[in-house]
Amino acid sequence: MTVTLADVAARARVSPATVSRVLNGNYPVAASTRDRVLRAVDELDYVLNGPASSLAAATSDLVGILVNDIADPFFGIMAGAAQGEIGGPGDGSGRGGGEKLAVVCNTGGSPERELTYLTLLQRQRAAAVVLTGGALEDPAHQAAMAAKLAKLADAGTRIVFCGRPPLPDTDAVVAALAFDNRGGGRRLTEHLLELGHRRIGYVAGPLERTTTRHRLEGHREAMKAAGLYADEESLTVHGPYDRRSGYDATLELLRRAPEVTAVVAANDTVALGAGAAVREHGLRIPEDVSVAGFDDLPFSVDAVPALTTVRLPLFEAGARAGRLAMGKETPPPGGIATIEAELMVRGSTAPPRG
Amino acid sequence: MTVTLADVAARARVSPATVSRVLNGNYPVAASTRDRVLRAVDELDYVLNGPASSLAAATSDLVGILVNDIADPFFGIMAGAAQGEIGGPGDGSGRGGGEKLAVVCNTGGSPERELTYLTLLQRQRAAAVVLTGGALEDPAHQAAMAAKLAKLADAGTRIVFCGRPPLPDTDAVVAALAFDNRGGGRRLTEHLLELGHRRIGYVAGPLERTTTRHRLEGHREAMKAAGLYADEESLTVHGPYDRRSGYDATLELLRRAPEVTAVVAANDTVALGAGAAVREHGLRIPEDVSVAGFDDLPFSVDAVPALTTVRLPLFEAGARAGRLAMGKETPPPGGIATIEAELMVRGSTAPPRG
DNA sequence: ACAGCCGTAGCAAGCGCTTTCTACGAGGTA
DNA sequence: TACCTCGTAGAAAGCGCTTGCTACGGCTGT
Repeated sequence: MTVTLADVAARARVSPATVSRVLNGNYPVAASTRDRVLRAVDELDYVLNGPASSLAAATSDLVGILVNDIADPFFGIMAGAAQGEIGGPGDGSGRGGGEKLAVVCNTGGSPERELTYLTLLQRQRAAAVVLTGGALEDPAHQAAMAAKLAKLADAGTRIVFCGRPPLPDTDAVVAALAFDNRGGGRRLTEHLLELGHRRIGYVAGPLERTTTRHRLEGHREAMKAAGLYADEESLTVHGPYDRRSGYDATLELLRRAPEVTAVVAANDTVALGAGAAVREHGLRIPEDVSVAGFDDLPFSVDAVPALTTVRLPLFEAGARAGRLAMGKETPPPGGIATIEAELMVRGSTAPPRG
Repeated sequence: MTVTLADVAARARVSPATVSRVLNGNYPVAASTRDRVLRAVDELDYVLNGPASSLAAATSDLVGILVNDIADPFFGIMAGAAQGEIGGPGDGSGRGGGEKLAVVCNTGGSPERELTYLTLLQRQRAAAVVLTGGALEDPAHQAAMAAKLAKLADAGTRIVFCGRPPLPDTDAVVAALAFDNRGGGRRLTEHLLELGHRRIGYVAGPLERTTTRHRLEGHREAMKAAGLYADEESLTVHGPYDRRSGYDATLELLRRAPEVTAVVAANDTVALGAGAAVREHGLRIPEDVSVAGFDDLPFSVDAVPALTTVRLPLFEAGARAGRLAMGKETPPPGGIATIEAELMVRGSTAPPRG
């Protein structure tokens, strides 16, 4: 049937132990012996039995990357960057060193699925887990997550957050890279205020998500600082982080408050839908209404007009998370790093009419 | 340390064998016994040891989904849909039935990484593998892939292609869902020809990819049918499937052949870059130059003007691939199904000037 | 020249689960 | 009443690998 370690050992005329040591390279083996083993491996086309290996060694080379929405480039970029750092030495090398299996798991934003995936990864004795994107703020879920992560960490799994605020009271997490969503949101709204806008609509993300809350808080901080704290509620509409939601919410917003001169969207994808709604309403961007997004996804610069947004270094953050997960980089002091967000002013924002 | 099956067995006052059978639900166990076991599992917070289980059972619940570029929604949508069908029953259910670990692996379009991932999945004795997107046409790589897939299939792994043409001489693949890229490409160009365009630039994808070739062949079929077979080469520029490449290639194209009245892009992302280049060149879309894409990604309808493109049912195809991988759906006759592409005419194409 | 080392390789005991085969009591049947 | 069958549970043999420990030459040091 399938080729086993013993078969390779027989062919190379050594013991199984020696073959194992050659393959793992964690024990001195004479060069001539090594060659003989390697040749046998090639000739027999041997592939290590992962489960057996993981069982005996009590560790596996699986690394899980959890994302909220795999169809969203926001997550795809981070996941791809992380995977690049984890999946073996560069490319091609093949046999040899730290060939980890970096895999991404799509929770679809569902807390149950998030926990399910963590359990599944725990089953597999994953070497590390990277959690990307904002967290749900439901206390029950947070407690369940903390417990699950503690158990994972206990079993030796390295846990890294990427674009997610640190969990309180947990040292299970090796490192947390948090985006400065609040600061970015504040600067974006400040930019709009400087242009002269006073009535600013906000198409927010789903409730109970840290990302949503932080961006919104940044916006309100800026508004408050400008003495514009009234009407906050009526100019905010919540919805999922997708194009459709941006469209619907903006239509609703324009109906409810026709006097708005600017619309800030929860992210670039939402901003795209918002822009469509604005135009469909017979208004021009940015002459009649300014539109702004968040994230600076690749398509945002090609929107017409180009989207003013807040740039998040997604690739860099993902890569760093990958390195942290692999233990290739020392964690930031306190295990927490804040990643700056940069305002990108482009054509979709301009001073209001009049 | 960690809780084992034996611990649960002791607590439930049964043998390990019984606990295993309760957990797998593949053997009659008295209801009262089952309850006792389940309670013990809960109380001890037991999590099955995946490697041990896979080793003993000679199968695992890992399902791999290979994608060329995880940051591209084209793949994200398919992968997400497939993962949705594979990752357990709906959501939440938790304990019990077919909880598979559906994971996506990002090859970045590199043939080496593609093979590496397959080896890694083979190591893990994956239950199934879904390969998405076009294949590389390099004969050496194709042979290597065929050999690897045969070995995987031999070991009991179900293999499904999604958006990839079937491999010749291989029955390792359970089912191949191929997009009708050629037909879609042909209809798109026919649409342009009907509008009156005669000089049509083509910003193609990377060479040696089936997707690239098929779309281009469809385009040329249409051109040829209209008696426009000259200049094919000079009006075609190749590049990667990304925004930047579309931008650069289009600039090059406009320089080389200023008389073109339409630009067809390899896909929507490339079309976005192409559109930017056209505008930067001082030309209007669609008045001066028509622009068209392929795939109909979510953002395409929000482009300004809305992008004429070819719709591929990515979500449906991904979901179907997931079901086929799980054996929840019977493969199409011959293991091959062609998935239709639908022309979506929108604002970015119009008759040429004059 | 002999003890002690170092460099290599083998032995064998698991790792935690699955599964075949066996065991045993309770009903059903003759 | 004796025999079978059915339903349920346990015993135990691995699954293929890793690794602590032991073994065995050839060198070095005195």
